[in-house]
Amino acid sequence: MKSVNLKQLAQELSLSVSTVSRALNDRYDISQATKDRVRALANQLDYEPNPYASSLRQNKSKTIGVIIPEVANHFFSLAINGIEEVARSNGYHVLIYLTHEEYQREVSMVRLLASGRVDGVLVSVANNADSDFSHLDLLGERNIPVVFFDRVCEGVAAPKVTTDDYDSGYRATRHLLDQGSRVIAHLTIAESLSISQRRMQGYLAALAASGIAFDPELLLRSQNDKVQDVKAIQDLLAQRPDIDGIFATVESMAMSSYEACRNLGRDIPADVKIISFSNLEIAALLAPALTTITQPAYNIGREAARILFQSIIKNRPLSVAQSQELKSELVIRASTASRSAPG
Amino acid sequence: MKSVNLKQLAQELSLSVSTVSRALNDRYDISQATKDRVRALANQLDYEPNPYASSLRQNKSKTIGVIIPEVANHFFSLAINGIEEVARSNGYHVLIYLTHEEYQREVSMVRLLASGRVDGVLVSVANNADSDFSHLDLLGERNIPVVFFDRVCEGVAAPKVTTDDYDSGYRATRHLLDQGSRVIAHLTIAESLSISQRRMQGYLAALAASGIAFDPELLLRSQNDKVQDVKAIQDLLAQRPDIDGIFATVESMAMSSYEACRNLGRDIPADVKIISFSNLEIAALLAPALTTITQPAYNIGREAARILFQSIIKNRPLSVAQSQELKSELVIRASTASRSAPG
DNA sequence: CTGAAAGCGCTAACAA
DNA sequence: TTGTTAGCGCTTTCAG
Repeated sequence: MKSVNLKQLAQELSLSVSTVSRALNDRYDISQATKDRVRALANQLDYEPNPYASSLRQNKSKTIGVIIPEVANHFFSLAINGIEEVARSNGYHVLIYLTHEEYQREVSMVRLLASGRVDGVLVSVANNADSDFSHLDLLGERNIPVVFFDRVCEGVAAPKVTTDDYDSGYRATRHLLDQGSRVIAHLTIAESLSISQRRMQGYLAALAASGIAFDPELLLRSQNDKVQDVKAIQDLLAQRPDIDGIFATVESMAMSSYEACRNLGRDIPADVKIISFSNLEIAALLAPALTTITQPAYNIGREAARILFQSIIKNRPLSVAQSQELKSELVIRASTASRSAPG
Repeated sequence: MKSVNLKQLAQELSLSVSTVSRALNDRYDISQATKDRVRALANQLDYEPNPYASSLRQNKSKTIGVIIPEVANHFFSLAINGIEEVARSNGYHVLIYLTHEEYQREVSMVRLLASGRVDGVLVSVANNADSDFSHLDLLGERNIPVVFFDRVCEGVAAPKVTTDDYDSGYRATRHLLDQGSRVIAHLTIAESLSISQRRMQGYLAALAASGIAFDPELLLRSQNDKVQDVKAIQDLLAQRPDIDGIFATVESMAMSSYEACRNLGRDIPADVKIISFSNLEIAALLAPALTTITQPAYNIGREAARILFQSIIKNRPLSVAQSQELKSELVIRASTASRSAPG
């Protein structure tokens, strides 16, 4: 059974197509009686308007696109929750695209979305982007509003929803120092990402404030591969047995650090204290419980979507000035305990 | 700058719209010279075809819909990974809908998709569905192929991708018994879900095989709320201090059990052994490491999507016979250790 | 090999 | 208050 269309409804009711259309859209110029008749039949026949016909006609899709590196990561899945919630309450649909941190995929996904398929785009960029973000300009040229969240692109003139990454980096490092760490490794993803840079600047500032010189040997970048990361961290810890603190700017590196420490027989927190950016709900159930900088992931998604919809609904261009910075939370647990480990 | 359309390309090239269309679609009846000319200009102007115009004309959307309870759950996010991968490689787009376990949302989402917005749907049903799945029949009536995964609906004639839930339930319970548990609580989500039923039947069969009578007091259903679940589990453990094993059919209940045990000062595994269905990567890093039944979540998503695309691409109806059952893996860790806890 | 023309289902002027 | 008509951008007969 093919689905019903307006023409069939019109025929059945001996009305014109446009009357039926307007009745269903609850326009003021249609009598209540007609509206009732039309809606009754539409319900009875399970009429659903063809969304592509309306999109074509009205030149809007009631759809937004979300481009993220991956979904199997608590930060992004919480953010999607927030995004989906806002989209749904606005009657919008959500197309999802996963770059798997591959720049080329990001480029082609953006191109796909520049076709009018979506009315707006939310992006958190891939970590090995070439720092060439010209693909994102295409959306601007086509007047498709874009909002960045978390992994933003400084070079593009669009609102950005981020967290207080510099402060968080500072506080995380400060916390390790307060707990007695002196040689603190910094584990990160692509240094090209502005959030990585800010977290690192916070780290550097906290070190400087304590009169500790920065040692570039203590820097380690994720390879986007669990096994390699564990190996790299082990190598680092073996080469530099004086390391007594680890600041991971991404959750996966903290988990890899746990494994590396276990493999090497290093005790957390006695030998090495660990703090990490993380949205793991069960950080408290780890052995030992992980001290985290927790980003308000759900709210980040929600705010980014809200800003986007302000533009979509009021048809107003977005400006960088609408950017928001939310606060992350430092949650202290056993992995950074100074003496005996509680919890 | 508005985006370019076929007409503008045609004008610029002094060709007809249809020629340009056919050139871009690489049809055999267009000369290579023309194709080259057309493609050069299209590239230069960043031409992207309006997807809604093609969808309307061809009556296909190059889009699939995915309806799941939530995304902040490792099982579902891995499944989405698999789905997205298959969709992308087929040139398809993925619309995502989260029910948050609410039946009414599921109903309205299915209705939305019955409009021709998608060429196929993948569903994992909400846990508090009324066992009334008539909303899903609408898709069948509209000839929109559906494949269920994991949380399937037995009543609907569509392929289903599941795991060996009965066996897994049996093995999980058997494992607890082997490790010395005798009074095993069974924590689950909605009993109306067929996967819950199968897991439970496995549990019952394993008990029976050991000559242990089933005690309905040991059954606990999740309230979809962390705080309430922890409370309920604590109450259960307090009321039945003889409980020495917990079989959680969902990850969240295992995490709640960890908290409940910690709150009550019960040692895992000395006092209570815990096993759970779970896709947590870091199960091994918990305190104690969690013994799991791990479902091949990525493959479930991939297989479900593959089956769906078989139907979409060949335009062939799906049959229940295309259902697949994949195997889950029992990963033994410290939470079910019989004496002193390793790892 | 290319062009003209119809039409997918819907909405929005404009008429009546 | 309702009907007529044109057209969104594309694909696809059918002619040439």
